[in-house]
Amino acid sequence: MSAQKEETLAVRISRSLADRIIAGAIAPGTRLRQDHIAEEFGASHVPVREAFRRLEAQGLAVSEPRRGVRVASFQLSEVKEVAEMRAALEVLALRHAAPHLTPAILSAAEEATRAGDNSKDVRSWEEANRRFHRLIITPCAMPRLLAAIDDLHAASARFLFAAWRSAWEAQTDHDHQAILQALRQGQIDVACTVLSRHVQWIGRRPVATAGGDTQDAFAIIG
Amino acid sequence: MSAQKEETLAVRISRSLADRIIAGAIAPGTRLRQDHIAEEFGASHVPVREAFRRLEAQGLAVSEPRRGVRVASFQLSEVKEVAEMRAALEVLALRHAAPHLTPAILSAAEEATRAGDNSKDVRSWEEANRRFHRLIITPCAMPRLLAAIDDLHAASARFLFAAWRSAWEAQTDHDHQAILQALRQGQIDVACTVLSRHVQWIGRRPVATAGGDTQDAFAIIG
DNA sequence: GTTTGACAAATTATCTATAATTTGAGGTGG
DNA sequence: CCACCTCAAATTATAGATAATTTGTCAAAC
Repeated sequence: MSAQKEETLAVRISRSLADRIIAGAIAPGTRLRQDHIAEEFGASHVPVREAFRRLEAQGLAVSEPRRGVRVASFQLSEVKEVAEMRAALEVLALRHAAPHLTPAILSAAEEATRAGDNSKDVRSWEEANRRFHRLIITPCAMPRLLAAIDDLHAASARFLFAAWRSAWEAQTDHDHQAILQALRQGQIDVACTVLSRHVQWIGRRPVATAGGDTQDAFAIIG
Repeated sequence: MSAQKEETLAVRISRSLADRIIAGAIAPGTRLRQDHIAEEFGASHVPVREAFRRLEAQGLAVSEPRRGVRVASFQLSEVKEVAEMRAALEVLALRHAAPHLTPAILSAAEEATRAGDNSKDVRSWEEANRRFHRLIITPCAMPRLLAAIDDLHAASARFLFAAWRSAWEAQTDHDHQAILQALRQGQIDVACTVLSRHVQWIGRRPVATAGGDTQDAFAIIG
Protein backbone atom coordinates (compact mmCIF):
# COMPACT_ATOMS: atom_id res chain seq x y z
CA MET A 1 0.00 0.00 0.00
CA SER A 2 1.52 3.20 1.26
CA ALA A 3 1.68 5.27 -1.95
CA GLN A 4 2.91 8.25 -0.03
CA LYS A 5 4.52 9.15 -3.24
CA GLU A 6 6.04 12.51 -2.38
CA GLU A 7 2.67 14.08 -2.01
CA THR A 8 1.38 15.96 0.89
CA LEU A 9 -2.10 15.31 2.28
CA ALA A 10 -3.15 18.88 1.60
CA VAL A 11 -2.37 18.45 -2.09
CA ARG A 12 -4.40 15.28 -2.34
CA ILE A 13 -7.36 16.84 -0.55
CA SER A 14 -7.29 19.96 -2.69
CA ARG A 15 -7.13 17.92 -5.88
CA SER A 16 -10.00 15.74 -4.82
CA LEU A 17 -12.13 18.76 -3.95
CA ALA A 18 -11.10 20.52 -7.16
CA ASP A 19 -12.29 17.55 -9.20
CA ARG A 20 -15.66 17.62 -7.54
CA ILE A 21 -16.04 21.38 -7.89
CA ILE A 22 -15.12 21.24 -11.58
CA ALA A 23 -17.49 18.34 -12.20
CA GLY A 24 -20.27 20.28 -10.55
CA ALA A 25 -20.68 17.70 -7.82
CA ILE A 26 -20.49 20.53 -5.29
CA ALA A 27 -22.70 23.45 -6.28
CA PRO A 28 -21.38 27.02 -6.41
CA GLY A 29 -21.93 28.81 -3.13
CA THR A 30 -21.80 25.63 -1.08
CA ARG A 31 -19.91 26.04 2.16
CA LEU A 32 -16.88 23.82 2.56
CA ARG A 33 -16.80 22.92 6.23
CA GLN A 34 -13.34 22.06 7.34
CA ASP A 35 -14.27 19.58 10.04
CA HIS A 36 -16.63 17.63 7.80
CA ILE A 37 -14.05 17.44 5.05
CA ALA A 38 -11.36 16.52 7.54
CA GLU A 39 -13.54 13.70 8.79
CA GLU A 40 -14.29 12.52 5.27
CA PHE A 41 -10.61 12.24 4.47
CA GLY A 42 -9.71 10.89 7.89
CA ALA A 43 -7.50 13.92 8.41
CA SER A 44 -7.28 16.80 10.81
CA HIS A 45 -8.28 20.34 10.00
CA VAL A 46 -4.70 21.52 9.38
CA PRO A 47 -4.15 19.95 5.95
CA VAL A 48 -7.75 20.78 5.06
CA ARG A 49 -7.11 24.45 5.66
CA GLU A 50 -4.01 24.23 3.50
CA ALA A 51 -6.09 22.63 0.76
CA PHE A 52 -8.52 25.54 1.03
CA ARG A 53 -5.73 28.03 0.37
CA ARG A 54 -4.82 26.11 -2.77
CA LEU A 55 -8.39 26.08 -4.05
CA GLU A 56 -8.63 29.78 -3.34
CA ALA A 57 -5.55 30.45 -5.44
CA GLN A 58 -7.01 28.45 -8.31
CA GLY A 59 -10.16 30.50 -8.20
CA LEU A 60 -12.30 27.50 -7.34
CA ALA A 61 -13.19 28.66 -3.84
CA VAL A 62 -13.57 31.98 -2.09
CA SER A 63 -12.81 32.58 1.55
CA GLU A 64 -14.48 35.10 3.79
CA PRO A 65 -12.53 35.54 7.01
CA ARG A 66 -14.29 34.08 10.03
CA ARG A 67 -17.12 32.94 7.81
CA GLY A 68 -15.45 30.07 6.09
CA VAL A 69 -14.83 28.95 2.55
CA ARG A 70 -17.41 28.56 -0.21
CA VAL A 71 -17.30 27.10 -3.69
CA ALA A 72 -16.80 30.04 -6.05
CA SER A 73 -19.79 31.08 -8.10
CA PHE A 74 -19.55 32.35 -11.65
CA GLN A 75 -21.43 34.43 -14.19
CA LEU A 76 -21.37 35.02 -17.90
CA SER A 77 -18.86 37.83 -17.52
CA GLU A 78 -16.42 35.39 -15.96
CA VAL A 79 -16.87 32.90 -18.78
CA LYS A 80 -15.94 35.63 -21.24
CA GLU A 81 -13.00 36.72 -19.13
CA VAL A 82 -11.59 33.22 -18.96
CA ALA A 83 -12.09 32.73 -22.71
CA GLU A 84 -10.19 35.90 -23.54
CA MET A 85 -7.39 35.13 -21.12
CA ARG A 86 -7.08 31.67 -22.60
CA ALA A 87 -6.96 33.13 -26.11
CA ALA A 88 -4.19 35.56 -25.18
CA LEU A 89 -2.08 33.06 -23.28
CA GLU A 90 -2.57 30.01 -25.49
CA VAL A 91 -1.61 32.01 -28.55
CA LEU A 92 1.54 33.18 -26.78
CA ALA A 93 2.33 29.61 -25.82
CA LEU A 94 1.66 28.29 -29.32
CA ARG A 95 3.99 30.85 -30.89
CA HIS A 96 6.81 29.60 -28.70
CA ALA A 97 5.87 25.96 -29.07
CA ALA A 98 5.47 25.96 -32.85
CA PRO A 99 9.18 25.71 -33.72
CA HIS A 100 9.49 22.68 -31.45
CA LEU A 101 6.49 20.74 -32.67
CA THR A 102 7.33 17.33 -34.10
CA PRO A 103 5.26 15.11 -36.40
CA ALA A 104 4.78 12.78 -33.43
CA ILE A 105 3.23 15.53 -31.35
CA LEU A 106 0.99 16.58 -34.21
CA SER A 107 -0.32 13.09 -34.75
CA ALA A 108 -0.95 12.70 -31.04
CA ALA A 109 -2.93 15.93 -31.24
CA GLU A 110 -4.83 14.59 -34.20
CA GLU A 111 -5.65 11.49 -32.23
CA ALA A 112 -6.94 13.67 -29.39
CA THR A 113 -9.18 15.51 -31.85
CA ARG A 114 -10.62 12.21 -33.07
CA ALA A 115 -11.17 11.06 -29.50
CA GLY A 116 -13.09 14.27 -28.86
CA ASP A 117 -15.22 13.85 -31.98
CA ASN A 118 -16.18 10.34 -30.90
CA SER A 119 -16.89 11.20 -27.27
CA LYS A 120 -20.23 10.08 -25.93
CA ASP A 121 -20.30 12.41 -22.94
CA VAL A 122 -19.05 15.85 -21.96
CA ARG A 123 -16.43 14.60 -19.55
CA SER A 124 -14.56 12.53 -22.07
CA TRP A 125 -14.91 15.27 -24.69
CA GLU A 126 -13.45 17.79 -22.25
CA GLU A 127 -10.60 15.45 -21.42
CA ALA A 128 -9.75 14.97 -25.10
CA ASN A 129 -10.07 18.66 -25.86
CA ARG A 130 -7.77 19.59 -22.99
CA ARG A 131 -5.30 16.98 -24.16
CA PHE A 132 -5.26 18.54 -27.65
CA HIS A 133 -4.59 22.01 -26.34
CA ARG A 134 -1.95 20.82 -23.91
CA LEU A 135 -0.14 18.83 -26.57
CA ILE A 136 0.39 21.67 -28.99
CA ILE A 137 1.49 24.24 -26.39
CA THR A 138 3.60 22.17 -23.97
CA PRO A 139 6.78 22.43 -26.11
CA CYS A 140 6.93 26.16 -25.36
CA ALA A 141 8.65 25.10 -22.14
CA MET A 142 7.32 28.03 -20.14
CA PRO A 143 6.24 26.56 -16.82
CA ARG A 144 4.58 29.62 -15.37
CA LEU A 145 2.58 30.17 -18.54
CA LEU A 146 1.50 26.54 -18.72
CA ALA A 147 0.42 26.57 -15.08
CA ALA A 148 -1.70 29.66 -15.66
CA ILE A 149 -3.31 28.05 -18.71
CA ASP A 150 -4.05 24.90 -16.70
CA ASP A 151 -5.94 26.91 -14.12
CA LEU A 152 -7.94 28.59 -16.88
CA HIS A 153 -8.79 25.19 -18.37
CA ALA A 154 -10.10 24.11 -14.98
CA ALA A 155 -12.37 27.14 -14.93
CA SER A 156 -13.46 26.42 -18.52
CA ALA A 157 -14.34 22.86 -17.67
CA ARG A 158 -16.40 24.05 -14.74
CA PHE A 159 -18.48 26.31 -16.97
CA LEU A 160 -18.87 23.55 -19.49
CA PHE A 161 -20.04 20.91 -17.05
CA ALA A 162 -22.44 23.35 -15.43
CA ALA A 163 -24.17 23.93 -18.77
CA TRP A 164 -23.87 20.51 -20.41
CA ARG A 165 -24.16 18.26 -17.42
CA SER A 166 -26.09 15.78 -19.50
CA ALA A 167 -27.25 15.71 -23.14
CA TRP A 168 -24.01 16.05 -25.03
CA GLU A 169 -23.74 15.57 -28.73
CA ALA A 170 -20.26 15.53 -30.16
CA GLN A 171 -19.52 17.17 -33.46
CA THR A 172 -16.38 17.08 -35.53
CA ASP A 173 -14.01 19.78 -34.46
CA HIS A 174 -13.06 21.59 -37.66
CA ASP A 175 -11.04 24.20 -35.77
CA HIS A 176 -8.68 21.62 -34.33
CA GLN A 177 -8.14 20.18 -37.78
CA ALA A 178 -7.52 23.63 -39.25
CA ILE A 179 -4.99 24.41 -36.51
CA LEU A 180 -3.12 21.17 -37.15
CA GLN A 181 -3.09 21.72 -40.88
CA ALA A 182 -1.71 25.24 -40.50
CA LEU A 183 0.97 24.02 -38.09
CA ARG A 184 2.00 21.26 -40.50
CA GLN A 185 2.42 23.84 -43.24
CA GLY A 186 4.39 26.18 -41.01
CA GLN A 187 1.66 28.81 -41.12
CA ILE A 188 2.00 29.79 -37.50
CA ASP A 189 0.08 33.02 -37.80
CA VAL A 190 -2.87 31.19 -39.27
CA ALA A 191 -2.77 28.57 -36.50
CA CYS A 192 -2.70 31.30 -33.86
CA THR A 193 -5.60 33.19 -35.43
CA VAL A 194 -7.77 30.09 -35.59
CA LEU A 195 -6.82 29.11 -32.03
CA SER A 196 -7.69 32.55 -30.73
CA ARG A 197 -11.11 32.53 -32.34
CA HIS A 198 -11.63 28.90 -31.35
CA VAL A 199 -11.25 29.32 -27.61
CA GLN A 200 -13.35 32.46 -27.61
CA TRP A 201 -16.34 30.72 -29.12
CA ILE A 202 -18.94 30.68 -26.37
CA GLY A 203 -21.82 28.27 -26.61
CA ARG A 204 -25.23 28.96 -25.17
CA ARG A 205 -27.79 26.52 -23.93
CA PRO A 206 -31.09 26.74 -22.04
CA VAL A 207 -30.89 25.01 -18.70
CA ALA A 208 -33.53 24.28 -16.07
CA THR A 209 -32.95 26.08 -12.80
CA ALA A 210 -33.96 25.01 -9.33
CA GLY A 211 -36.87 27.45 -9.49
CA GLY A 212 -38.47 25.53 -12.35
CA ASP A 213 -37.93 28.08 -15.12
CA THR A 214 -35.20 27.89 -17.72
CA GLN A 215 -32.34 30.26 -18.17
CA ASP A 216 -29.41 30.35 -20.52
CA ALA A 217 -26.13 28.83 -19.53
CA PHE A 218 -22.89 29.68 -21.30
CA ALA A 219 -19.66 27.84 -21.72
CA ILE A 220 -16.44 27.83 -23.67
CA ILE A 221 -16.54 25.07 -26.27
CA GLY A 222 -12.95 24.74 -27.29
CA MET B 1 -5.54 48.87 18.95
CA SER B 2 -6.53 45.45 17.72
CA ALA B 3 -6.91 46.10 13.97
CA GLN B 4 -8.19 42.64 13.35
CA LYS B 5 -9.88 44.19 10.40
CA GLU B 6 -11.34 41.22 8.56
CA GLU B 7 -7.97 39.76 7.85
CA THR B 8 -6.74 36.38 8.73
CA LEU B 9 -3.35 35.93 10.33
CA ALA B 10 -2.17 33.75 7.46
CA VAL B 11 -2.86 36.56 5.00
CA ARG B 12 -0.86 39.04 7.03
CA ILE B 13 2.06 36.65 7.37
CA SER B 14 2.09 35.81 3.67
CA ARG B 15 1.99 39.48 2.71
CA SER B 16 4.80 40.32 5.04
CA LEU B 17 6.94 37.50 3.69
CA ALA B 18 6.01 38.40 0.11
CA ASP B 19 7.22 41.96 0.64
CA ARG B 20 10.54 40.73 1.89
CA ILE B 21 10.96 38.22 -0.90
CA ILE B 22 10.14 40.83 -3.55
CA ALA B 23 12.48 43.36 -1.98
CA GLY B 24 15.24 40.77 -2.02
CA ALA B 25 15.57 40.84 1.76
CA ILE B 26 15.36 37.05 1.70
CA ALA B 27 17.61 35.53 -0.95
CA PRO B 28 16.32 33.02 -3.51
CA GLY B 29 16.81 29.49 -2.29
CA THR B 30 16.61 30.43 1.36
CA ARG B 31 14.65 27.97 3.42
CA LEU B 32 11.58 29.32 5.16
CA ARG B 33 11.41 27.43 8.43
CA GLN B 34 7.92 27.35 9.78
CA ASP B 35 8.73 27.29 13.46
CA HIS B 36 11.17 30.18 13.18
CA ILE B 37 8.68 32.27 11.25
CA ALA B 38 5.90 31.31 13.63
CA GLU B 39 8.04 32.49 16.51
CA GLU B 40 8.89 35.73 14.74
CA PHE B 41 5.23 36.57 14.25
CA GLY B 42 4.25 35.28 17.64
CA ALA B 43 2.01 32.77 15.94
CA SER B 44 1.68 29.03 15.79
CA HIS B 45 2.74 26.92 12.85
CA VAL B 46 -0.75 26.49 11.41
CA PRO B 47 -1.26 29.99 9.95
CA VAL B 48 2.37 29.95 8.84
CA ARG B 49 1.75 26.84 6.77
CA GLU B 50 -1.29 28.49 5.23
CA ALA B 51 0.84 31.52 4.38
CA PHE B 52 3.29 29.17 2.65
CA ARG B 53 0.55 27.82 0.42
CA ARG B 54 -0.32 31.37 -0.60
CA LEU B 55 3.28 32.23 -1.43
CA GLU B 56 3.52 29.04 -3.42
CA ALA B 57 0.49 30.00 -5.49
CA GLN B 58 2.02 33.40 -6.21
CA GLY B 59 5.18 31.76 -7.44
CA LEU B 60 7.28 33.38 -4.73
CA ALA B 61 8.10 30.14 -2.93
CA VAL B 62 8.45 26.51 -3.87
CA SER B 63 7.62 23.60 -1.61
CA GLU B 64 9.18 20.19 -1.61
CA PRO B 65 7.22 17.71 0.49
CA ARG B 66 8.98 16.81 3.73
CA ARG B 67 11.80 19.11 2.83
CA GLY B 68 10.11 22.40 3.43
CA VAL B 69 9.58 25.63 1.59
CA ARG B 70 12.22 27.75 -0.11
CA VAL B 71 12.19 31.17 -1.66
CA ALA B 72 11.77 30.62 -5.41
CA SER B 73 14.83 31.20 -7.53
CA PHE B 74 14.71 32.66 -11.01
CA GLN B 75 16.68 32.83 -14.23
CA LEU B 76 16.71 34.88 -17.35
CA SER B 77 14.22 32.56 -19.02
CA GLU B 78 11.72 33.33 -16.29
CA VAL B 79 12.21 37.06 -16.66
CA LYS B 80 11.39 36.73 -20.35
CA GLU B 81 8.41 34.53 -19.61
CA VAL B 82 6.93 37.01 -17.16
CA ALA B 83 7.55 39.89 -19.58
CA GLU B 84 5.71 38.13 -22.39
CA MET B 85 2.83 37.11 -20.18
CA ARG B 86 2.53 40.66 -18.95
CA ALA B 87 2.54 41.95 -22.51
CA ALA B 88 -0.23 39.56 -23.56
CA LEU B 89 -2.44 40.16 -20.54
CA GLU B 90 -1.92 43.89 -20.11
CA VAL B 91 -2.74 44.49 -23.76
CA LEU B 92 -5.93 42.47 -23.33
CA ALA B 93 -6.81 44.49 -20.24
CA LEU B 94 -6.03 47.79 -21.92
CA ARG B 95 -8.28 46.99 -24.87
CA HIS B 96 -11.19 46.49 -22.51
CA ALA B 97 -10.28 49.41 -20.30
CA ALA B 98 -9.74 51.95 -23.08
CA PRO B 99 -13.43 52.77 -23.67
CA HIS B 100 -13.84 53.49 -19.97
CA LEU B 101 -10.83 55.71 -19.47
CA THR B 102 -11.65 59.22 -18.26
CA PRO B 103 -9.53 62.38 -18.41
CA ALA B 104 -9.18 62.10 -14.62
CA ILE B 105 -7.66 58.64 -14.90
CA LEU B 106 -5.31 59.75 -17.66
CA SER B 107 -4.01 62.69 -15.66
CA ALA B 108 -3.53 60.47 -12.63
CA ALA B 109 -1.50 58.17 -14.89
CA GLU B 110 0.48 61.14 -16.13
CA GLU B 111 1.19 62.09 -12.55
CA ALA B 112 2.41 58.55 -11.88
CA THR B 113 4.76 58.82 -14.86
CA ARG B 114 6.21 62.05 -13.51
CA ALA B 115 6.61 60.50 -10.06
CA GLY B 116 8.55 57.66 -11.69
CA ASP B 117 10.77 60.03 -13.65
CA ASN B 118 11.66 61.89 -10.46
CA SER B 119 12.27 58.82 -8.35
CA LYS B 120 15.53 58.69 -6.49
CA ASP B 121 15.54 54.96 -5.85
CA VAL B 122 14.27 51.77 -7.45
CA ARG B 123 11.58 51.10 -4.92
CA SER B 124 9.77 54.37 -5.45
CA TRP B 125 10.23 54.08 -9.22
CA GLU B 126 8.72 50.61 -9.14
CA GLU B 127 5.82 51.83 -7.04
CA ALA B 128 5.08 54.66 -9.46
CA ASN B 129 5.47 52.43 -12.51
CA ARG B 130 3.11 49.86 -11.07
CA ARG B 131 0.62 52.61 -10.28
CA PHE B 132 0.74 53.80 -13.90
CA HIS B 133 0.05 50.36 -15.29
CA ARG B 134 -2.70 49.64 -12.77
CA LEU B 135 -4.44 52.93 -13.46
CA ILE B 136 -4.84 52.46 -17.19
CA ILE B 137 -6.01 48.85 -17.02
CA THR B 138 -8.20 48.76 -13.90
CA PRO B 139 -11.31 50.05 -15.75
CA CYS B 140 -11.44 46.79 -17.71
CA ALA B 141 -13.28 45.41 -14.67
CA MET B 142 -11.98 41.87 -15.12
CA PRO B 143 -11.01 40.72 -11.64
CA ARG B 144 -9.36 37.46 -12.58
CA LEU B 145 -7.26 39.17 -15.24
CA LEU B 146 -6.23 41.96 -12.89
CA ALA B 147 -5.26 39.49 -10.19
CA ALA B 148 -3.09 37.55 -12.64
CA ILE B 149 -1.39 40.77 -13.74
CA ASP B 150 -0.76 41.74 -10.13
CA ASP B 151 1.08 38.49 -9.52
CA LEU B 152 3.18 39.09 -12.62
CA HIS B 153 4.04 42.58 -11.40
CA ALA B 154 5.23 41.08 -8.14
CA ALA B 155 7.53 38.79 -10.08
CA SER B 156 8.73 41.71 -12.21
CA ALA B 157 9.52 43.77 -9.15
CA ARG B 158 11.50 40.90 -7.73
CA PHE B 159 13.68 40.68 -10.84
CA LEU B 160 14.11 44.43 -10.83
CA PHE B 161 15.18 44.70 -7.20
CA ALA B 162 17.56 41.79 -7.59
CA ALA B 163 19.39 43.59 -10.39
CA TRP B 164 19.10 47.21 -9.32
CA ARG B 165 19.28 46.87 -5.58
CA SER B 166 21.28 50.07 -5.40
CA ALA B 167 22.53 52.53 -8.02
CA TRP B 168 19.38 53.61 -9.72
CA GLU B 169 19.20 56.47 -12.13
CA ALA B 170 15.77 57.51 -13.27
CA GLN B 171 15.15 58.53 -16.85
CA THR B 172 12.08 60.04 -18.42
CA ASP B 173 9.71 57.35 -19.51
CA HIS B 174 8.87 58.17 -23.12
CA ASP B 175 6.82 54.99 -23.52
CA HIS B 176 4.40 55.98 -20.80
CA GLN B 177 3.96 59.34 -22.40
CA ALA B 178 3.43 57.80 -25.81
CA ILE B 179 0.82 55.44 -24.42
CA LEU B 180 -1.07 58.27 -22.77
CA GLN B 181 -0.97 60.37 -25.90
CA ALA B 182 -2.30 57.53 -28.02
CA LEU B 183 -5.09 56.86 -25.51
CA ARG B 184 -6.07 60.53 -25.47
CA GLN B 185 -6.35 60.47 -29.24
CA GLY B 186 -8.38 57.29 -29.24
CA GLN B 187 -5.63 55.36 -31.00
CA ILE B 188 -6.09 52.21 -28.98
CA ASP B 189 -4.11 49.98 -31.34
CA VAL B 190 -1.12 52.29 -31.08
CA ALA B 191 -1.34 52.36 -27.30
CA CYS B 192 -1.46 48.56 -27.18
CA THR B 193 1.48 48.19 -29.51
CA VAL B 194 3.64 50.56 -27.47
CA LEU B 195 2.55 48.90 -24.21
CA SER B 196 3.42 45.47 -25.54
CA ARG B 197 6.90 46.54 -26.61
CA HIS B 198 7.33 48.55 -23.43
CA VAL B 199 6.84 45.72 -20.95
CA GLN B 200 8.99 43.37 -23.01
CA TRP B 201 11.99 45.64 -22.83
CA ILE B 202 14.50 43.78 -20.69
CA GLY B 203 17.36 45.70 -19.14
CA ARG B 204 20.73 44.17 -18.47
CA ARG B 205 23.21 45.12 -15.83
CA PRO B 206 26.44 43.64 -14.49
CA VAL B 207 26.13 42.66 -10.87
CA ALA B 208 28.68 41.41 -8.37
CA THR B 209 28.07 37.87 -7.21
CA ALA B 210 28.96 36.32 -3.89
CA GLY B 211 31.90 34.62 -5.56
CA GLY B 212 33.54 37.96 -6.37
CA ASP B 213 33.11 37.90 -10.14
CA THR B 214 30.46 39.80 -11.99
CA GLN B 215 27.63 38.40 -13.98
CA ASP B 216 24.76 39.94 -15.87
CA ALA B 217 21.44 40.46 -14.19
CA PHE B 218 18.27 41.04 -16.17
CA ALA B 219 15.03 42.73 -15.33
CA ILE B 220 11.89 44.11 -16.87
CA ILE B 221 12.03 47.89 -16.92
CA GLY B 222 8.47 48.89 -17.57
C1' DG C 1 42.76 13.10 2.50
C1' DT C 2 38.40 11.61 0.92
C1' DT C 3 34.66 8.83 1.48
C1' DT C 4 31.56 6.21 4.20
C1' DG C 5 28.73 5.19 7.98
C1' DA C 6 26.48 6.00 12.26
C1' DC C 7 24.28 8.82 15.26
C1' DA C 8 22.29 13.17 17.04
C1' DA C 9 19.71 17.30 16.09
C1' DA C 10 16.52 19.76 13.49
C1' DT C 11 12.48 20.01 10.71
C1' DT C 12 8.34 18.70 8.49
C1' DA C 13 3.81 16.92 8.61
C1' DT C 14 0.39 15.44 11.08
C1' DC C 15 -2.95 14.75 15.06
C1' DT C 16 -5.40 15.92 19.22
C1' DA C 17 -7.27 19.00 22.47
C1' DT C 18 -8.70 23.45 23.62
C1' DA C 19 -9.75 28.58 23.76
C1' DA C 20 -11.61 32.72 21.69
C1' DT C 21 -14.65 34.82 18.40
C1' DT C 22 -18.20 35.10 15.26
C1' DT C 23 -22.12 33.84 12.81
C1' DG C 24 -26.65 32.40 12.53
C1' DA C 25 -30.86 30.45 14.36
C1' DG C 26 -34.54 30.48 17.37
C1' DG C 27 -37.42 32.19 20.68
C1' DT C 28 -39.27 35.78 23.67
C1' DG C 29 -41.16 40.16 24.54
C1' DG C 30 -42.51 44.63 23.21
C1' DC D 1 -43.86 42.46 12.98
C1' DC D 2 -39.52 43.71 14.66
C1' DA D 3 -35.92 44.11 18.05
C1' DC D 4 -33.20 41.85 21.19
C1' DC D 5 -31.32 38.16 23.77
C1' DT D 6 -29.46 33.69 24.21
C1' DC D 7 -27.20 29.66 22.64
C1' DA D 8 -25.28 26.25 19.60
C1' DA D 9 -22.19 25.57 15.75
C1' DA D 10 -18.29 26.79 13.06
C1' DT D 11 -14.06 29.16 12.11
C1' DT D 12 -9.69 30.69 13.53
C1' DA D 13 -5.96 30.15 16.27
C1' DT D 14 -2.87 28.10 20.10
C1' DA D 15 -0.25 24.44 22.21
C1' DG D 16 1.87 20.26 22.75
C1' DA D 17 2.93 15.58 21.17
C1' DT D 18 4.59 12.23 17.78
C1' DA D 19 6.38 9.76 13.68
C1' DA D 20 9.07 10.16 9.65
C1' DT D 21 12.56 12.30 7.25
C1' DT D 22 16.21 15.26 6.32
C1' DT D 23 20.40 17.48 7.70
C1' DG D 24 24.64 17.88 10.00
C1' DT D 25 28.55 16.17 12.54
C1' DC D 26 32.17 13.33 13.66
C1' DA D 27 34.92 9.44 13.62
C1' DA D 28 36.53 5.25 11.35
C1' DA D 29 37.99 3.05 7.20
C1' DC D 30 40.00 2.94 2.73
